[in-house]
Amino acid sequence: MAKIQKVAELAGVSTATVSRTLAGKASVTPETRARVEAAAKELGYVVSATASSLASGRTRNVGIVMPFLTGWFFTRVLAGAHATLADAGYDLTVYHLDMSDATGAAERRKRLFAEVLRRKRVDAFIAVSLELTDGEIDELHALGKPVVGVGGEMKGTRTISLDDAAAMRLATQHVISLGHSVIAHIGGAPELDRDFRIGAGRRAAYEATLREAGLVVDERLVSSADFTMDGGYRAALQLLGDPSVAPTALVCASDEMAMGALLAARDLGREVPHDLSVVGIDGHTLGEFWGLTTVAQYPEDQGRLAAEALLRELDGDEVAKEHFSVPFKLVVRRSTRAPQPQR
Amino acid sequence: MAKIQKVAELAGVSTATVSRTLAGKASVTPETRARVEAAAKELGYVVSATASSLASGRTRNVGIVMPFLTGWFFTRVLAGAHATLADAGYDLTVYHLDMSDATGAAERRKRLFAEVLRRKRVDAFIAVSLELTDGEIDELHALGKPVVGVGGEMKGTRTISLDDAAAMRLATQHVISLGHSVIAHIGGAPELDRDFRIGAGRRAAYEATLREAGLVVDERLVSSADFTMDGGYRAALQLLGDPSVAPTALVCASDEMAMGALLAARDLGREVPHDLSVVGIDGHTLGEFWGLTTVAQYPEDQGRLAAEALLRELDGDEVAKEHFSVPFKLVVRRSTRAPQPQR
DNA sequence: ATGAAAGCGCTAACAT
DNA sequence: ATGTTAGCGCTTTCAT
Repeated sequence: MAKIQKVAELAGVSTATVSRTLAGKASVTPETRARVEAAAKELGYVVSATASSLASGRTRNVGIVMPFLTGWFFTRVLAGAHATLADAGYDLTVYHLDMSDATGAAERRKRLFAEVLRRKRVDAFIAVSLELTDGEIDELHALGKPVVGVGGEMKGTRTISLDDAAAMRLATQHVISLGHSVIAHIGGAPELDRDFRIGAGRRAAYEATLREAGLVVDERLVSSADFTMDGGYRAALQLLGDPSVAPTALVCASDEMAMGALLAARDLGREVPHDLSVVGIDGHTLGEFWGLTTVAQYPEDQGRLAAEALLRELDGDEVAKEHFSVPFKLVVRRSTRAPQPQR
Repeated sequence: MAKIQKVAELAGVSTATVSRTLAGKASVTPETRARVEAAAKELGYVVSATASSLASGRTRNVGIVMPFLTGWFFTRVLAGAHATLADAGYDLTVYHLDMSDATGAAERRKRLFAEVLRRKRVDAFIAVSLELTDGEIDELHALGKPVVGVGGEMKGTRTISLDDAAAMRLATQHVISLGHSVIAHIGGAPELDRDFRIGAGRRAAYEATLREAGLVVDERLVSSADFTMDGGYRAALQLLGDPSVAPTALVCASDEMAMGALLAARDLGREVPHDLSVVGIDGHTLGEFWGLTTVAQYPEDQGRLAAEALLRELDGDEVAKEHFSVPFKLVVRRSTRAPQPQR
């Protein structure tokens, strides 16, 4: 492994000049630059990240802290952030904030803040859908490094996320505008609300939108699940099986639950969209396959935006510590249409 | 940010002793250890990863190189590796080996090997389902760091993966033992074989198993797709729609394709398992929901095993540079049963 | 524009 | 068992 000294000798300059050249600093003559680059190339020299970090105080590495390492939303945020960072020459180190109640989860969580995140391995953090205590938020900020959140707001932190209420409002208005008036809802169960109180926010928006349209909110039309397909299936079975109500439309707080609902409808002999319109939120990859109408959000873009904000802040730009609402879009497919005369 | 010197002063020892103590070295008296730990705690001292790395030559960080950052298999391998590494006090840095043909993919790929992986940010690598050229494998080994592969073999490298042939054999034998004799197959399309030639291997095993059982291999019973649900759906539509063949069982090279096939069967009015038995490979999380019989593999465990092997090698243990086949298991659910007299 | 040299904060011989 | 000290490989003033 060639070191900077070798390159300097071969190029006939000092190590300082090599350092400047490879760091892309301006104050190097084109001729010197060429010689240095040639020498570096010939020796196959690549700067040592550790030595550079120690000397400069910058690691060129970003940490991403996530409550789940799998899952549609999380993996896409990761991919988006990675793409942007990689293009900027940054690496991405993953930290799992264990929010389960598995053995040792609480201790692992404490250690993450007390030790792991403090070892100066990264220049900045991306926090994805983290439900942190005030103490933890303070610990995060006490690291003295830029932090940007994705998915859900965090006080004192720049955050980037979907406006849940607006998205749900759009989904609900869509079926209302189609002429539906008996509209059911599958939301996130509060106790299973891993995803940042998203369930509660979306449900409230559903109810508010109905009221604004002069429709009544009926408890029997509302159910909740855990954001999974399986959960959506069960909840829909309950909702659609109840003979005392007859919804013609179903608004789900996530696409995965909506897909489960699609299956439940089939199993109950209800044809979508003839007998029932279904709309979800997310823009899940599989939605196309299911012909699911949805309010799409773009988690990959959210990851990108977070990384860009971080990069700007690391470049010394002031970044507003406020919330930024990401774009979302109604994608109409085959699962929704105007209510049909029943057969 | 307290440094080691402060801790040494507070504890009344040298920095060397502080270093030894916090590194968990044996040669420290319990009393000294206690004093040092108390001092470190009081000052909120955590070693600087960069300084420690530069001085010791060890980063306590592992790199994981993956062709996809999303996807059922990949994210689980990541999660498993992360869990094991985190418990050992290691961090995990993610590198995306872009194998797509998007703009700049080829160049990004070249740079990954030429620069990114060479900056000494990690002590070792986990390579997940990587189809590398011989040159790239050499570049990887030239880094002089332990490498272990997951999913697919890599010459000269310790690898951990499913025995695709054995898994497919088991799936096929399962339906044969149930009494099926007209057995269709949806494999991975060779040109879409992102997953390490898995498609070809599994298909060959399907055919061999049929022959061993004295059954004929019929081209018309074989189709292929891209390992997705959508692809499985389309392929199954073709297979089941062809009036010249009448398979009573369908063996798929992945669970996602099998789920697509389940939907296709429904749409064609074929009841599973009465009219058609379906079995997949993977043990996908959604399989339970679909009642899908499958040969389950455990990618999270594979990630764990890879990390453990790496950790052992970093501890100086010799690790055999050979292939290790991971366990798999037939999980029988509602999608398979003996062929029924047709209605 | 370039060079000399002083660290960055820690670890690991080596010495005791 | 503990202390002394020389680096680890760079970056960055400060000179020139």
